[in-house]
Parts: sequence; C-alpha cells; structure tokens
Amino acid sequence: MSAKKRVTISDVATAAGVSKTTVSRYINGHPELMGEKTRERIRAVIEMTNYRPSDIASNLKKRTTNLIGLLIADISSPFSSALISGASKYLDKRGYTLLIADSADDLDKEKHALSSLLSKGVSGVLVNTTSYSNDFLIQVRCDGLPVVLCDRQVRDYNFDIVTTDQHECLYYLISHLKRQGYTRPLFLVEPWENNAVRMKRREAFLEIVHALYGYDASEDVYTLVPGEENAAQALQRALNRDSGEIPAVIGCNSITTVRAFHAIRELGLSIPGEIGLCGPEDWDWSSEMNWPFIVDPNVTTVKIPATQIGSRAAALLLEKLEHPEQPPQEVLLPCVFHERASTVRMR
Amino acid sequence: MSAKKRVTISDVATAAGVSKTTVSRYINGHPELMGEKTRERIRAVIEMTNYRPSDIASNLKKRTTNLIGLLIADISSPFSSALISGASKYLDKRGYTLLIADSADDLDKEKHALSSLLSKGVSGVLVNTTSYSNDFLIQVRCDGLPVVLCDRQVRDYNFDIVTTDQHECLYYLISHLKRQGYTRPLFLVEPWENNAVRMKRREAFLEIVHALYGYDASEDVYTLVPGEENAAQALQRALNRDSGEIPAVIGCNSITTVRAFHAIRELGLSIPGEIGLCGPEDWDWSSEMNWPFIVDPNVTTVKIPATQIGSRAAALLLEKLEHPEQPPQEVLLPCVFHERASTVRMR
DNA sequence: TTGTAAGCGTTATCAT
DNA sequence: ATGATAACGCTTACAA
Repeated sequence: MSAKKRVTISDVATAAGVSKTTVSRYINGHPELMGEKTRERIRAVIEMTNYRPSDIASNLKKRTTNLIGLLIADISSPFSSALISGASKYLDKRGYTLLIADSADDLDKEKHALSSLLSKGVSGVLVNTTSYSNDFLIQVRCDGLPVVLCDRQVRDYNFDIVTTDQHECLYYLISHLKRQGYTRPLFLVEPWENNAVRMKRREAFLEIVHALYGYDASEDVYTLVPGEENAAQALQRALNRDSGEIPAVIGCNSITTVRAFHAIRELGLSIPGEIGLCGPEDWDWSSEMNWPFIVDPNVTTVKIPATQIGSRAAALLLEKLEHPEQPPQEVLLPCVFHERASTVRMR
Repeated sequence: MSAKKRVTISDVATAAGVSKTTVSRYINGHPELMGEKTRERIRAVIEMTNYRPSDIASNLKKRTTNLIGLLIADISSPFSSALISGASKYLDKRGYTLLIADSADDLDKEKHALSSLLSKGVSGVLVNTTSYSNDFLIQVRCDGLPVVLCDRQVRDYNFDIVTTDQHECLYYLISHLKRQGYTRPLFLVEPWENNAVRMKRREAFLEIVHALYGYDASEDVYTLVPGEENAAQALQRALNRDSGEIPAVIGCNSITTVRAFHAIRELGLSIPGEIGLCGPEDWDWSSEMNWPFIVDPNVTTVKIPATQIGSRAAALLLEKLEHPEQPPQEVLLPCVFHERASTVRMR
C-alpha cells in the first residue's frame, strides 16, 4: 500500500508486446511511425498503468532539460512576485518549468543558489541580481550558460537584459510636475550605491531637473539611510530650506513614495495643494488593491511593467537558447504614466 | 567558444588518478573513507575543472529527488506570493528545491501541472488547489505521493493540511464589533460554493452572529456575483433595510474589504462613526505597504499568516517524507487580531 | 513498421 | 582504502 514501484517504459513495452523503442516513439510524438493497432495497444496500456515517462531519465539521455532557473534577489518583495508570475505564465505555456531560487538579498546566497541551479541542469537562467558587482555571474555566463538579467544590471559585462527606461520614467513625472506649476521637485531615495535601479533613477532625476528647470538639483536628493533620518525629518529639512517654493516629492520607488505620503500627512500638509506627490509604481496587481488607488488622494505614478519584464525576459531567454550566438540585447519596456489627484493643481 | 563539454565524474576520476567510486564518495560526504592525499588530489581537480555533479544522473540512480512541487491556484494573487516565499525559504535551507506551477484558477490546468510535476520526479507536493472537488488529486495521493494542502481544503479525502481557524478569525472580528456597539454585522463575499475558505468564513459568520447577537444573519450575507450587483449597490440595499441600526461591514477577504471601503466612500458614509469596516488580511508583507495601513482610517483586520502557512506546510511535507505512515494532520495556524481605527467607536 | 544495443553520469554492490 | 561493474529509465543510431 505504501511502496509503489514506478511503472517504466519497459513495463509498458512488455505489456504491449512491443519494444521500448516503439513506446518511446509513441511518447515523443511520432505515432505515425507505427501501425494502427500497435499505437492503440500502447495507448491502452499507458492509460491502464498510469504510466508517466521519467523526465529525469529522458533528460539524462538527451543531455538537456526544459528547466529554466529564476534567481530572485528578494522573494518577499512584491516586485518579485510579479516577475515570477510573468515568467511562469510565459514558460508554462511553452513547456518549460521554472526553478525558483531566492537569494535573500545576499550575494553569497545568490552564488550558492546559482550553483545549485546549474547542478540541476537548467538550460538557462533569468537573474534579478542582488549586486551590481557580480563576477560569479559573469564567469558562469562565460562558461556558456544563457543568462538574461531582469531589471537590475550588472557592471563590466554586456548581458542580455530586460528593463525599463528609467530616464523616460522620471521624465514623465518631472515634466508633469512642471506643467502643474510645482517649482521644486524633491527626490527621496534609499542608499543607492550598489543598486542599479536606484542609481539610474537618481541620475535621471538630476539630469531632467537640470534640463527642465535649469538648476542643479543635487541638494534636492534626500537619501534615507536607515537609522539616521526618516522621511518626515528629511521632508521638514527640505521645507525649511525652500520657503516660497511649491514642492513636490518624487519617491524613488513604491516604498519610498508611500513613506513620503505618510511623512506629508505627519507634517499636516495638504496634497496636492501645498505639496505634490508621485513616484514609480513598481509592481502591478489588480489595480484595485494597489496602493496608488487606496491612498487618498490617489497618487500619480509611472507604472513599471513588472509582470511584463518577467515574460519578456523569459521570451528573450528562449530566443537565446535557439540562437546562442546572437549579440546581447537590451530590451527597454515602456512604462506608462498615470496622472492622478496627488499632483493635479490646475487643469 | 560555445559548445562546452560538461565535466563528468569520470573526467575527475581520470585526472585525479582514482576511480569514479572514490570521487563519488568524496562528493557525497564520506571523505573519511579515503587517504589524506587522495582526498586532497580530488579536491584540487574538482576546483580546477569547475566540476559540478549532475543531479539528474544522481537522481536517476538514487531514484529520488529533492524537488518539491508547489501547485498554486493563482500565481498573480499576493496570497500566493506569500505562500511561495514561506515555502521557498524553509525548503532552501534544507536543501530542497521548489518547483512552482501555476494553475491559473483552472482545474484542468491544475491537473496538467500536477502531472508534469510528477514526471519531473517531485518527492512531494504542496497544493493550494483551485477546487474543493478534486478527484485527480485524491487519486495521485492514493498512488503514494505525499501531499500537503495549503489553506484550501478538498472534499471527500482526509489530506494533511495547513490552514487557519476561520471560526476563530471571524470570532475576533464579530465579538469586537459587538463590544464597539455595532448592532448589525454585514458580510460581503464573492461566490463561495466551490471555495473552501469563503465557504468556511461565511458559515462562521452565520454561526457567530447567531451566538453573539441571537438572530439569524442569512439576510446579511451579500454575495457579489460579478456582473450583477456591485459592492456599493449591495451596501445601499443593506442600509435601506436596516435603518436605525449601526452597521459594520466584514469583508470576506482582503479584496472584498477594500471594495467595501470604496463603496462606503462612494456612499459618503463616515468610518467608523456611521459604519464600521473590518476583514481578514490575507497576506503579509512589510506592513507599511499593506492596505490596512494605507487606507484612512486604518482598517481593523485579522491577519492570516500566509507566509507561515507556506513554511509550515513545507515542514509538514518533509515530515511526511520521513514518516509516510503517520496519520493525516490538520494544522491550524493562529491568526492575529489587529484593532485599528476603522471600528473603534468607543474606548 | 519495428527491434537491438549502446550509452547518458551517477551510485550501489561486492570485491580486493 | 579503493576499484570493477552493473544498474537507474530513457533515447538513438543502426539494423532488419
């Protein structure tokens, strides 16, 4: 009742009175290659015995798998769940299976997880890396493993990557703020030195403010180092300095933006009249559950297509599997601007 | 440059001048079984060649894998991401790997996905099923595969399952509402006939209102059938009927609760004065990003420990792997009541 | 149309 | 302390 022996291809062959080869042909989609009655007999036996071919044996023999690794920087983040969802749906449909590994925001664990994926025989990996500096990944890539980066870049090597245009993203936000008469965009960010996305958004902020407003905004970047200054304190500092301005806060990501919201409330300011608020919306569920809709007033955002990053990266990886010699691509997914009440002062 | 041949155990053996057996012993953690210098030579060769044992070959030979399947009803739901996160962290730590498959809320896809997991040789599966009626899963279980259900039950078979006590969950909510002087709890739910969680919560609502308030609350259950009546309409209907009462809405889950929030706003009622609002909080990230904290006023909830359900289910599955003959367990995880402003009328 | 036989990269059994 | 050898369940030339 407990220890069931596995039904193998030999069992099926014997029962059907044919050779393993024939059964193998049947399984692998060449039923034309055999007689009508043979085919029917095999079908019947498989159905009766509940036979399921072992992918393990088959993979060993074929020296290839339909396993795709997905290396996630931090699986508890909602961005990750969108990424997983997008990649999973795309790959499932094409007969591939996702092997997910979490790096828990730790480069060493990332290495270890990648190693383990390799042992499992993945045909390629999607990587949402923990670290901008990542020699191990480069080495593995050089050893021949197809790799596609998701959203986060790695320095010193030209990987295939799917990401969004952070410059465009910030441009939407800042040009909108300008049109709405805000005179002083502020940028709230967590430590960004080893995080490619934060880095790029910060840079884009500086460039675009300079281009549109004509001044150097270095002073308007507030870096929230945990344990030092919180969002409300940073904001207060900004307000003290900028009396006479009409400020608007741009959060670097969803979390920072929501923090900014609470900070503004704490200081008793009114949105959008006394201060504006907007930011990137880093993940996408059913919009009704998403914070920009729950907050009052609804928050202006630029939506980062996290799910689409997952599926597009998966698509790109499958391409690379077929044409390994293609040069690396950088796919920039468009983000979508959503104007909402938190930044609308005039119409 | 492209087609790298894989380094095998034979290569290592040859290079180190020993037999495959010895190398195998080295890999599998029996380095005591060989001489000092042999061990050192093998270590060196492995390091130089970058040798990685093939899990595929090893699994084939050992007739077992450290793969655990996770069958998810709907991967786009935040509850799922918490489940994945919990299970993944627990299993990673113990050397198991998660194989995630999405059923996209479709029983047929669930069957197909389960079949595929089986072919991949999973040692057991965690199942967050799409359907209360699920013969296929029962059959697979009977064939000897260890199965642990996550949160959602299946009828007609006594599976191991990890879930929360829905009765307790509703009891927290309703008894609190009563203490706060609300005279009429309302229950908002989506179609529940084939969903064990919704079913149980609805039943618990009826029982507990009966016990605490002493009347039959059947009329106070509002089922939101898509395309028929929306939350605001249902609420309006309730208010028309119950003039003179002090109503409080209980959402069946996070989504319904947030919908109720918007419906209440639409009708221009004030929370918690004119109407109360509370519900289960079905997933748990960093609380600062979670809707009960973003909504104004903050919403009273009972927190369902989704992440913990994932890790506990994983733990239970590993137990079953070791002791397959143990009788099925039902693990009820405690949920935690969080009183917040949306239901506090008096102190 | 069907079968034979040789592996795929490991580990297990039995020797030495 | 170490090795030879036979599987594990499948695919794939090559035959017939």
